[in-house]
Order: sequence, then structure tokens, then C-alpha cells
Amino acid sequence: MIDYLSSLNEPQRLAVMHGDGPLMIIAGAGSGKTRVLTYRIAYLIENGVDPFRILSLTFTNKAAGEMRHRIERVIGTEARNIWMGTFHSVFAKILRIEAKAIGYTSNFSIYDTDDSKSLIRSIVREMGLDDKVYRANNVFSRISGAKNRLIGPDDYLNNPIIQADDAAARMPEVGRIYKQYSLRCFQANAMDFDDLLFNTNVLFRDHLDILHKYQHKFQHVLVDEFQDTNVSQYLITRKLAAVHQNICIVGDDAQSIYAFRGANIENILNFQRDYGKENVKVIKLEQNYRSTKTIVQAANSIISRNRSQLEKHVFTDNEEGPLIDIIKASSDNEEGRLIATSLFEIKMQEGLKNTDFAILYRTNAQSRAFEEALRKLSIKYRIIGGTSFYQRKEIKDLLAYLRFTVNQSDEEAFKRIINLPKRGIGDTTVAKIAVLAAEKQVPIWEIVSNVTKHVAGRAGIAIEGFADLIKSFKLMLEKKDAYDVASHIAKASGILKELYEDKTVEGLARYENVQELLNAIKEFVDNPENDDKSLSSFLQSVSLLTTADEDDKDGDNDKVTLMTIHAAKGLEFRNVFIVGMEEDLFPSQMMLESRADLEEERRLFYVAITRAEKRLTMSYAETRYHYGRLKVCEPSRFLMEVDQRYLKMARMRMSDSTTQEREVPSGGSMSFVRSLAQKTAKSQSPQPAVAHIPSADFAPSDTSGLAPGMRVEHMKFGFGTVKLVDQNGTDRKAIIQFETAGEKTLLLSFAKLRIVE
DNA sequence: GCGCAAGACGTTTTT
DNA sequence: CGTCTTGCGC
Repeated sequence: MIDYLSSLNEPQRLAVMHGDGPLMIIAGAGSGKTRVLTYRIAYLIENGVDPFRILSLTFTNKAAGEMRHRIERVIGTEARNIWMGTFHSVFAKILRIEAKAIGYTSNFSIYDTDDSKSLIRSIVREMGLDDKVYRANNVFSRISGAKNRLIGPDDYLNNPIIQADDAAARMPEVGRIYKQYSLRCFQANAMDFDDLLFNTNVLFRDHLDILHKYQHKFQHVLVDEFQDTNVSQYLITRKLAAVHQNICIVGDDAQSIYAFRGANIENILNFQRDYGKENVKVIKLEQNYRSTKTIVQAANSIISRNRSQLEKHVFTDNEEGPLIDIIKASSDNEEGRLIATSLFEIKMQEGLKNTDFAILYRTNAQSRAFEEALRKLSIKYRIIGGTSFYQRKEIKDLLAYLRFTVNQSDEEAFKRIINLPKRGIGDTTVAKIAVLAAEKQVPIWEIVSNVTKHVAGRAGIAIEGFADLIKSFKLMLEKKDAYDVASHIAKASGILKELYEDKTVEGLARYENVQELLNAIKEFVDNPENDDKSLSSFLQSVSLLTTADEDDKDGDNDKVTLMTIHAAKGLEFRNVFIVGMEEDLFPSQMMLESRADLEEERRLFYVAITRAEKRLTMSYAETRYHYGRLKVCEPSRFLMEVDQRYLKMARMRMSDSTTQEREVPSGGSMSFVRSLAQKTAKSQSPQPAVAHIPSADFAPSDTSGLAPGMRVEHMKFGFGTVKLVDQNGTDRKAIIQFETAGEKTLLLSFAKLRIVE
């Protein structure tokens, strides 16, 4: 009956059949870890473990769904009872159940990144701070980083290292913003993504009875993609596994690509320390079943350049396979055409389907050229990630109505809809209400529902009307399901009407999108797997969708997949194109600018390569449009780092260029620098020239060009002030240097600065 | 408070 | 090149 065991190799079988106690599976790319995890859970259930008592944490909800179905095929419908999902969705569910213990109610809102940033923007304004200094992006990432390390606002303020760091970054008030931000989230009965994990930790820390309940409930805890968990997540798993000690982690340090959001490879090391090295069973899965020898070895040649890694040797018995093709294109658009043509040829020659192909890129913005080229060849494609359906304005607007109906404390939802459609309530009034609520420490609704006490005149009456509208929506919540409430709200709020009256193409599309959202809610309600059909439950599931979770709306499934490399984690395709292999793009400009080593970028490259089963193609363009300007690109250093034996390429060369120089007065703004360079280029060369000024060279990471004690101050992306100072603080001159490469457009936002004595 | 026009500013990667 | 903010007349 357990015939699935026979299809496994020795280490895989050991991992599946491991009994009690901590288990760490180091699984190389393509080594069948999903199978192992699936079968292990099936095996546990067959051996008497109650599915209700298994907690399995995956990286996407889709992965959880697929795994659930695979387990179902082995052991039957019992698989439905396994606790399975992403960290965020599983613990959001638990927080919903236990909300009261930490002062929330179970219908709390989940703030997405936009909500968080908008709240931070308001707070910065209210505190009278400069929003150019305290950029929402920056502040948010600091707060997020702190939360991921389980540092609360008070800890943050009391930590001298963090305070010194903030002071050095000239943002000493971040701690106070953080404190206010947390307070406001709490008052809004809202949690951001990080709070879902942070508050779970708080819940387990402060309420031992609740912790004990879950500790005893979960007899087995399994964590996939362990290399991408952060401290906050790790501690949750550690607490949950503390009683039974049955924790199984699966990961690959070589595929850790989420350090930027707090993932900590050291969790793998901590794991052995925390459970005792002698207690932890370690199993390595090193045989790759996915890719050709060429692909596996090329990937190995990349990752071997990284210093920090666990000892592991990934190999394969698969065929040799074709060499990796390198395609050089003259522009980003040509890159699109060449890839699309190549894809089409391979598809015809080998008789493949569109689903056999994936195009992977470093940033979402790169998809455009490939979309156009594929469309021209009538090749169907789908894009994963990017501006997703749920990020569209009209969708967020309706969702905000739904959120506010469920949770009248939700400040961000309130701000979004209070004047939508227009009812004569301006920013001033909105800010006033938000501040009033914050000062009195009461929910927004408290002010809104008694608005005439606080706001006089026309605005007050308008808000009163709004409050009555929301009250009428609220009444529906108890009796009706999510779909009935939502479709009523769409009509009664006037959102649908406003879009319907907009007869432009975009207006029509927006109207259809809203209908599409209503359809999605209908589907949610009709799905027998969802036991809770309330609006609140729908909103929760929607906010925690991962990019991979979004389904195609049309029924056609044979499509080429376009996505970022990050989104491709865990997936595999027969043929893979890795595009945009250019210095500044991959490895990314940001990584080159910060003095960080490129190890994470290299791991990302490793992940990209190992998605391919049979055939791999890489491409780069010599020029690329960026902010509407043409930029000259150089081939990525990563292309040189691959063992050249596995590549089939046109000889790579740097683009021909000559260098021009111009003096820049210190303290001048970049727009001045820009116009100066523009003038220079035009007057000095008969044809207008391209100025290639890689922004990586903006801050001379190579300090050899600098006299001792000198430094160049600048703004990223070529905006702001250029300033060159010596150790006495005296201004000195700097040179802007740019190359001409015989093209027509000037690219001036990427300036290379050099020092003049 | 609204709407339009000119101007500023920006791109990793994601739950 | 887009998108979002700001400034001004109404």
C-alpha cells in the first residue's frame, strides 16, 4: 500500500520515513524536495498521525494547495484537514481566532504595503517632520526590518545601536514614527504583513495558555523553503515545536534569495544549535532529477564562487544536453524579438507547448518588450506578479469599502473612500479626523459616527451621510454572505455607477475589473472548501494572496510564463530564457552601489539557471530605455562567471565608446549637471551622442581615485545635489565623465564622477 | 474643495 | 517614459 516509497532514492526515503525528532533536509535544486515533503506528510498520516495535528508551512498558498492535492491522491480526503499554507496565512488564521487576547477583534484589517506607507506619510506630516528626509519607503523598511527581528517600538527607542544608526542616517526620529505607527495600526484594528508574525510572537509570549494549546495541537511541524524564513518566523516554529520536538525543515542555503526582507540563512545554523547537534538528523538530497548535466554544472560553477555555503555537491545522472545559448541584442526591443523568435522556433522544431517555456527577468519592468514581441507572433503568455489585479485602483477602492464595512477602525480604508465618489470632503477634513481620533485614542468611527460634534458645516453633513451609508452596509453583514454584501456595496456606494458612466476604454476596463472582483467573491462563496463565507473571511484571504496564487481569468492554460526570478522559485520549465543579463540590471544597480558582496544576486542567478530542465538561453541588450532615455549597457559579469565550457555565445565585447569629461561645480544640483552634459555633448560631437554614465560609479566605490579623506556625496539615480568635499569640509571640484557611443539620445541620469585635484 | 496643468521624481526582488 | 505631487484659478 505504501508503494510510493519505491520511487524514492535512499536519502529521500530516509527523510520520508524519519520518525520523531528534529529533521533537517538540505535539498539541492531539483532534488525532489516537494515529493519528499508530500510523501513524508502522507507517511505520517498513514502511520497514525491525525491530519489536524500537522502544520505544514509553505512559501506560497498555491504550493500548499498543490501539495494538499498530491497528498490527497495518496491518502484520500483526510488531507483536507492538514494545517497548510504560508506563514502569513496560517498565523493570520490563528490570530483571528485568538485576537481578543492581544486587544484586537477577529475582523482586523490587514494593511498592504501601500496602506502602511500612506499611514507613515500621514504620521510624518503630523509630527512636522520633513517628508523628503523621512521618506515613507525608507522609514517603512526600517520599521519592517525591526519587526522582522522582533524589535518592538520601545526596544527600538531604547537600543543605542539602532539609535546611533538612525542618527548616522540623519533620521533620528524613526523610532518615534515607529511607535506612533504601531499605535495607529492598533487603533485601526489593523495589522501589516510583518505584524502578522510579530503579533503571533507576542501572542505566544504573553499568553502561555494559548501557546500551550497550539504546542500540543501540532504534533508535527514542517517548514519548506526554510532558508527564506526570518527570525520572527523561526521563533514561531521553535515555540510551536518545543513540546513534541517534531520539526522538519527543508531548505537550500544556495537558494536563499530573500535576505532583503529579513530572511536569515543563519536560521539553518541556529537550528542545529537550538535542538542540539546530536539530536538533529541531517539529510542531504544532492541528486538533481530535473536538469541536464550542462545546466547543473553551469549552475554549480556559479554558486561555487560564493564563500558562505553549506557543504553540498549537486550532481545528476541526466543526459548532457545542449549548451547554454547566449543571445546578444542591440536593444531591449530587439531582445524581445530575438527571444520570441527563438522560442517559436524551438517550439516548432521540438513540437512543444507554450507551458514548456518561461522567460525570467530580474525586475518586473522588463516584461514589456517580451509581451510585445510575443503578441506579434501570436504566442499566448501570462505574467506572474507585476501590477496585479488586486493592486488596481478601482479594485482597491471597492476593497476599501468592504474593509471599512467590516472594520470601522480601519484608518487607511477610511481615507481611501471618504471622498469617493466625491462628496465634498477634502484632505484638510480627513487629516483633522485622523488626528482627532489619534489624539483622543479612539477609533476613527467614534469621530465619524458623531461627526456633527467635531466638524461643522457642509463637510460635517457629508460625512454624516457617509456614516449612515456604512451603517446600512453593516446591517447586512450578519445575514448575508460576502457576495451579497459586496455587490450591494458596489452599487450603493456609487463606485459601479461612476465607472459605468465613464465610457472611455480605460473606464470600461475598470468597470469590468470591478465585475471581475465580484465574480471572484462569488467563487469564494460557492467554493465548498471555504467554510467561512463572511466578507471578513474573504478579505483576509485576498490580502494574503501571493503573486503565484493569482489565477488566469480565461480558460486557456497553454501559455508562456513571464515572471521575475524571485517568483520562479520552486518552479521548473523545460525551456528557460534568462533575459536582461546586463551589468546594473542583474546584478542589480542597487546591489552594486551598496558595498554588499554579490552573493545573494549570485544565488538568484543560481535559482534562475536551475529552473531549466532541458534547454537554457540567456540574453542581453546593448542599449535599453530607462526613464525614457537610452542607456548603453554592458554584459553582466555573471555571464563571465559561468564556466565558459557550457556556453555557446557570440563573442562578447564592450560597446565602442569614447570618453568625454566636463567640470562640475560642487554643490550644483543634478539637473544642472544634466543640462551641462547635454550642452557639452551636442556642441562637441557632430552627431548627438550617448552619455553613458553608470550610476554604480556615482559614488566612487573605488576610492583610489580620491585623495585621502575626500568623498563624493550624491543622490541615487542621479537626482539631487552633487557635492565634493575634502576632510576640512571645503568644497572641491568634481568632474562628470561620460562616454559617447554614436547614438542619438543622451543618457544623463547616470553620471560618473571623478575627482579633480 | 475641485480640476487642470506643469513639474518632480523614480526601478530591485515580496508576504 | 509614467505616475504622482504641487500650484493656481475657480
